[in-house]
Amino acid sequence: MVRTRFAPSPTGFLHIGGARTALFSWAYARRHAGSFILRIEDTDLERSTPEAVQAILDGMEWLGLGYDEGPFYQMRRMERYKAVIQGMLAAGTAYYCYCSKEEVEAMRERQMAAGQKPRYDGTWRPEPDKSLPAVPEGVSPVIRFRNPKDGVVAWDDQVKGRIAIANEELDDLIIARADGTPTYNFCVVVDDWDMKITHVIRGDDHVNNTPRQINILKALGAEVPKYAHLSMILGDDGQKLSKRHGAVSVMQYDEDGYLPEAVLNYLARLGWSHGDAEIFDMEQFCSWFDLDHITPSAAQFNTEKLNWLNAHYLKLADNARLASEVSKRLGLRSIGTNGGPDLEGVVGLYKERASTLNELTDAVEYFYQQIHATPELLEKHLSADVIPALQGLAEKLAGLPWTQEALHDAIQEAVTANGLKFPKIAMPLRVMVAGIAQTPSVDAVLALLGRDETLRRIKGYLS
RNA sequence: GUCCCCAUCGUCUAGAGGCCUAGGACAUCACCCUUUCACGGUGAGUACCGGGGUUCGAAUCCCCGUGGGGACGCCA
Repeated sequence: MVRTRFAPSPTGFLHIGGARTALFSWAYARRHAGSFILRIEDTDLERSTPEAVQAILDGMEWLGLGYDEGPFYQMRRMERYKAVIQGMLAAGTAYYCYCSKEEVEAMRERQMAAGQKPRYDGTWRPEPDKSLPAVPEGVSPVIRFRNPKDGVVAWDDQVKGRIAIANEELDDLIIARADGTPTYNFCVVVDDWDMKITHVIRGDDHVNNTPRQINILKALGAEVPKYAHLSMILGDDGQKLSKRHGAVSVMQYDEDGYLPEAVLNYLARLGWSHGDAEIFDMEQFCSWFDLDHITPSAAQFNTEKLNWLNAHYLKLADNARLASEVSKRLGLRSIGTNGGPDLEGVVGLYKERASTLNELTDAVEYFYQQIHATPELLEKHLSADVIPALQGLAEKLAGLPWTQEALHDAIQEAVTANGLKFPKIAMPLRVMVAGIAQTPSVDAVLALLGRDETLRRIKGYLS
């Protein structure tokens, strides 16, 4: 039974990297009919907030990544962690260390200066023939894990291949702070163990934690899960994403007019591939997803490609859904659609021409709030020589059955009767009605705009 | 500084020793379609970081270099 987890720390929103990690973990569980677990790693009291928890939940929901178990909160599992630590103390796989923060820091600096990897020197580590220093007064000790001194820790990373690290390189990490609260590396181990996680799929930044976690797992007699470390996602500019630079909430994509299925499809292809497949839905993705085809190298985010996918899914989306999204966005601009042209028809006409919902909203705005043409446009298209023909056409429109076909015929007639080319009539019409020179077929636009509003706008220019 | 990881078109990637004169996609450019602008269609250019091995044969395996990234917390 495959069991995967997504374990964010609630110190901010769900960003694109986290979303992909969640997506891959989710897909892997689904692919193998296993369970996907959500666990909130909130042991950092300083930085964790309930707002961030909510933001993560919102992000997952928007993407449609449902979890089978959880959310579990580490803060509610304190008793369990403490019990495990007591057991380790008793078993001799953990010990008290009375070094102060300052001492440890000084130690680090000394080692760095000497060109060594900074690590705890083992002052308080119990050894068979070693006598420990006298316990200082009034110091609350931290608890350290007694890491093996020799040998190597190795695992077959499902993405990066075999990774081996000498125990020599690892020091005795702190598993409980002076105030008694357990630290990250320890909580993760206990949770993955208790929750029977079989596959840990997580960010690349955890590679260095893995050997430590494996050692603790072994000390606990727990089974070691498989690990898959995903490389980072770089920003559009090739730079690392950070709070200060480029990292945005997945909800920002919602705001920017992206469809969740487009974001999901995009993310799925960022660092993973299935031959030449580019466009696929989540059902398809889950049936294909495997760890073997994850790229070990970092990937640069490419908004252009996301836009392309989004445009694709916009074309597929049904009009009612798009209408509701666009209506919401128009509302934000204080533009109402009640009593105006049929919004579903309007978005239907425009959805092949936009790559985001916001673009779609921009494009469609003039149906509900007139946009006036610039003098330059009028000069270019509404020349004196076509005005009589347009006036004649306007009169005809007043008594016409209001269908696209009838409109088309009427325009064609005006074109023929005046010995003109089609655009000579269509362009000024377009400009008067839409305020811009690019729209879909002008007869379709008029049909949706309606007779009254069309004539009102035209007359505003012709009189 | 020490340890770890990574390296194919501008970007995402295919590629598990011969199928590679390196494939697909986004982007770019050209042409076609056309009622303007898009959409769509067709086509073009563009890449195996460098050097050594191994092998009959290397984008694929090994070593070294170079470049990039990550980690070295009583953060997660």
